[in-house]
Amino acid sequence: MDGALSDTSPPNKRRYGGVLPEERQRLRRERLIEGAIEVFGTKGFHAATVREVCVAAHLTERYFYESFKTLPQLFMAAYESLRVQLMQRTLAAIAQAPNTPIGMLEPAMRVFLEFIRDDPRRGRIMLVDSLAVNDQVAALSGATARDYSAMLKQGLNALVPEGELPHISLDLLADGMIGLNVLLAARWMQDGFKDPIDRVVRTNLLPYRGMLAQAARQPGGKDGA
Amino acid sequence: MDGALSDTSPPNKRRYGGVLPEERQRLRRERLIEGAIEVFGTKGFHAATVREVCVAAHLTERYFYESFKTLPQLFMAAYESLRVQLMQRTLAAIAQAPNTPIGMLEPAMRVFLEFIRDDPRRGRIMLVDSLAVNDQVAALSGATARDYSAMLKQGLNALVPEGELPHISLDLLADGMIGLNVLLAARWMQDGFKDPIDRVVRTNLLPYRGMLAQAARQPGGKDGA
DNA sequence: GATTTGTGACAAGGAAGCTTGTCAGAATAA
DNA sequence: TTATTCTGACAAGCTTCCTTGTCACAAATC
Repeated sequence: MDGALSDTSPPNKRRYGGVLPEERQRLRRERLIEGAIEVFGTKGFHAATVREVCVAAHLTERYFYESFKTLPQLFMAAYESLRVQLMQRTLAAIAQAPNTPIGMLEPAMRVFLEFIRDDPRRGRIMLVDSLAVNDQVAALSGATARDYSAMLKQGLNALVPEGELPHISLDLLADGMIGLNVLLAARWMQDGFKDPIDRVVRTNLLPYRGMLAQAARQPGGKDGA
Repeated sequence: MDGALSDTSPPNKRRYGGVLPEERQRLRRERLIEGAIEVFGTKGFHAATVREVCVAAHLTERYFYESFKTLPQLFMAAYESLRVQLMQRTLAAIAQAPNTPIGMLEPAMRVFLEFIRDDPRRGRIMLVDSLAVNDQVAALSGATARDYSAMLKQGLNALVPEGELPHISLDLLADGMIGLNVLLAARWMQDGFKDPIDRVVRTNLLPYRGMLAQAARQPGGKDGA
C-alpha cells in the first residue's frame, strides 16, 4: 500500500466530471485514436502532423505525448482498433453462416466490403497507408492479412483439386485470394462505391466458385473421376 | 564578349568526356533515377532525403534540382521507368504466346514475377510505396494497374460464364485479379522468394483455370448446352 | 598557356514540425 | 472560502531537411 515513499505520489484519485484519472486518460487516448482515423484516413499518414491529430481529437499536444511517443505509434493503435472491429464482425458473420466454403465466404466478404464502404477512412488506413508507415506497421498489416488467409486456407482445401495440391502453395493462394478481395474493395472505394454491394460480392466470389467447379470436375486428383 | 545580347546564350556545346551538354544532363537524370530506385526501393520513399538520393547517384544536390523539382517528382520518374520496362517485357512475352486466355496469362504472370524477383527494389517501389507517396502518384499507380486489368479484361470475357455476366462487374473482376497477382507476388517477395517460380505461377493460375472450368460447364449462360 | 565553362564540395539561411515548458484559469476537494 | 489539481492555450528551443549560393578545381577551347 504505497508505504515509505508513500505520500510523494499517492494516486490522487480526484474525479473530474465524475470520472477517475485512469478513465479520463483512457478516454483521451480514445479521442486521439478517433482523431487519428479522421486525419490519417482522409489526408493520409504522411501528410499528417501531431498538431493536426490533436486538433481533430480536441486535445492539446501535451495529451498526445501522454499516450503515445510517436505518430507511427498512434497509427498502430488506430490500425489495431480497426483490425479488432473488423475481425469481430467477421467472426460474428461466419458463426451464423452455413457450414460450406462459399456459404462462409460470402458473408465474410460482405462484412469486409461494408466495413470499408460505411467508412472509407478505414480503407485508406488499412489498405493503403498501413503498408508505407514503417516496417513495423507493414509487419502488422501483413500479420492481419495472414490471419484472414489462415482462415481462408481451411476452406480453400475444399476448393482446390487434390491433383493440383502438390504443385501449388496453399499459403500463397490464400494470400493471393485475400489480395483479390482487398484490391477489388480498394477499386470499388476509388470508384465511389458505384456498384451495388451485391454485385461486388458476386464478382468477388466468381473465382472461388470457379475453383469449386474445377474441383468438382477432378475430384480424385487424376483427371477422370 | 559574346556580342550585344545575341551571343550571350548561344547553346555553347562544349563536350565533356566526349559527350554533349544535353546528353550529359540526360545521363545525370538517369543516374538520379538509378539512385532513386536504390534508396526508395530499399528504405522506402518516406525515409529518404534528397541528399541520400544524390549520394546514391554520385551527384551533388545541385544536379537534383537540375532535373527535378521535388522528391515525389523523382519518384514518379523512377516509377515510370519501371512501369515502361515491365510493360515492354509483358508485351514481348504475350506476343509470342499461344493465343488462348491461359496461354497468354501464364507468360505475362511469369514476366511480372521475374521482374520483382530479379530486383525486389522494384517491388517495393511499384507495389508498396507508390500508393502512399501522394495522390498524384497513387493515381499513376492506379492507371498502371488499369492498363493491365484492361488487357486482362479481354481474356476474362472468355473465362466468365455468360449467365453470370449481367450480375458481375468485369472491371472490378479484372482489378481484383490483378490484385491477386500483386499480393501473391508481394507475399512471395516477403517470404524471400522461397517457392520456385513455377509453383507460384501455377498457384496464381489456379483461380483462372477454375473460372475456365466453370465457364466450360455453363457455356451458354443456361446450364446445359 | 590563358580563358572559359563544367563540376564537386560544402555551408548558410530558411521552413516545418517536434517536444517541452510556462502560465492562467477552471474544476474539485478540504 | 482556500488550496490543490487538472486542463487548455501557447510559444520557444531544437532538429531535420530543403534549397540556393559560393568557392576552388578540373576539363576543354582558344
